[in-house]
Amino acid sequence: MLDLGFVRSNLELVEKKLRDRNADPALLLGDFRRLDAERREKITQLETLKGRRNELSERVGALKRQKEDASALVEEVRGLKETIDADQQAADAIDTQMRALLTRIPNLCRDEVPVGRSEEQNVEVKRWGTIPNFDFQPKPHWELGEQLGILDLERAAKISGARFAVYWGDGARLERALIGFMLDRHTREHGYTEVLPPFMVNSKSLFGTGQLPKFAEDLFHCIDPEGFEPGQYRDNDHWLIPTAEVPVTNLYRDETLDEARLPIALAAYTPCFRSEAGSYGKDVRGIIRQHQFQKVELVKFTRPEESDLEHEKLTRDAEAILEALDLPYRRMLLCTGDTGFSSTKTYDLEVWLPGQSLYREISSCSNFESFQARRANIRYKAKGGKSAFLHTLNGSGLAVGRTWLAILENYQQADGTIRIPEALVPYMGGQRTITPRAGASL
RNA sequence: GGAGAGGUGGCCGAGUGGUUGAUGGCUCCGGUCUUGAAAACCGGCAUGCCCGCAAGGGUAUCGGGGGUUCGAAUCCCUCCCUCUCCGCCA
Repeated sequence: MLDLGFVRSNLELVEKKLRDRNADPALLLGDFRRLDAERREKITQLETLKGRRNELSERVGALKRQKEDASALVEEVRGLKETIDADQQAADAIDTQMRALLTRIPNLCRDEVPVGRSEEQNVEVKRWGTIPNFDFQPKPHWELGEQLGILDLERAAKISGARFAVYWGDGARLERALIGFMLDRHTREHGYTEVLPPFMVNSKSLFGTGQLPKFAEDLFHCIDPEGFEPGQYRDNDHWLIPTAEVPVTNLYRDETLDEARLPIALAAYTPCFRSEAGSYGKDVRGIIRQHQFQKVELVKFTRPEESDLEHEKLTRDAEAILEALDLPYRRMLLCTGDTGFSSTKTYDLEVWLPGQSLYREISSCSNFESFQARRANIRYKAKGGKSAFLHTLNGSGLAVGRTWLAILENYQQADGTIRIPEALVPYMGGQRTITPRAGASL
């Protein structure tokens, strides 16, 4: 959420930045100036009346204490009541309008973010690793996984539906090995503290990180007694998390952190649940796009002046995992049109998938600056200083399911077996190869 | 799920209708004192919004929402959360 005062005094800039994002300022901002003026006028009017009421009530109290007659004053205040009630309603209504307007405005991209309409305009910042050369036709992971008997999409469809996966044997172990490997790297070498949050959150949390109200249809939400009403955020309803970003960032919702504690760096493994509404027909083969996938997420809370540096470091921490696994990747700086709603600047890491001959997103690292902190009311305060909103950042470190399939495709051998990346061998109990599962006629 | 107790400012903790945004203590900040520190003493210390160039003023907030009243932290309704006991259960 942008600050109302900021929008008021930087309206032209906000409009320009929205156009950069392919958003329509007229649609998002409406007649902002008029709404803002009207809101302030209504509030001033209401508060003047309330001041009058408070003043008179105080005098009533004074008279009554002296056992004098106050009925004339009581009558006068009673007369104010109707006007105040009406003004209150009007002020509430217009304030709600303003809040709704502000909560639907996306964050503004930083100036160094390239202006562009779609992912076509994303800029490749760097490329790492050597694309493997195969003396045979490399296969996509869905063929490899099925032949090895470690990936079972058919039974997943039976027990849960499309876009789910069952992992068997070494497939399941590889997923678990990746989770352990990533968490160990981040906690032991990159300075993150591990957290294991709930996999369900309430709507207040989803508002805090920006998924609600705009992206409700992308989420799974549980059947609670009361449904979801945009604009009303409760602390007792339940939604499956689409990413650990939500529970972890909201850990500090409505808190003021001591500046000395910053930056705070947290790493969390969770499954992630996404409805994938609107992606029908997209990525239907394999496990690229699933309703449930596992992810290790990195989240940081920083002072405003250091968020930029921490963003670079966090992105490097994610890259370090790809490098440790020797998976070729490239780093993309997303253009304005492809940058997420809450982000000011996002790097995507894309891993090379030889089975499909393309780079595919495996991590997304964003700096939200104070956008989420303002929505979630997360502040920091220096000793003796004033409290202010801190900056939040996060990135995948990495998407486990996509790392799993990247390993299958990059480490496949002519006979269809999979070599285990060196760094992962200890996590696989010393095992160096994935061979067809014994008795795996599925 | 049943019964009971409770939710007050960074923390502890007073406060059952009238200058209570809220006594007091602690923490923290500034100052006096001191060679320095501690102690002691003095002062300061919530947030949002509105008016204002500013100084400052107003308004709202005592878990959330609603109600009663001229006036609510205090009374009523409702929801949420925490704790204790019982039941059920991984």
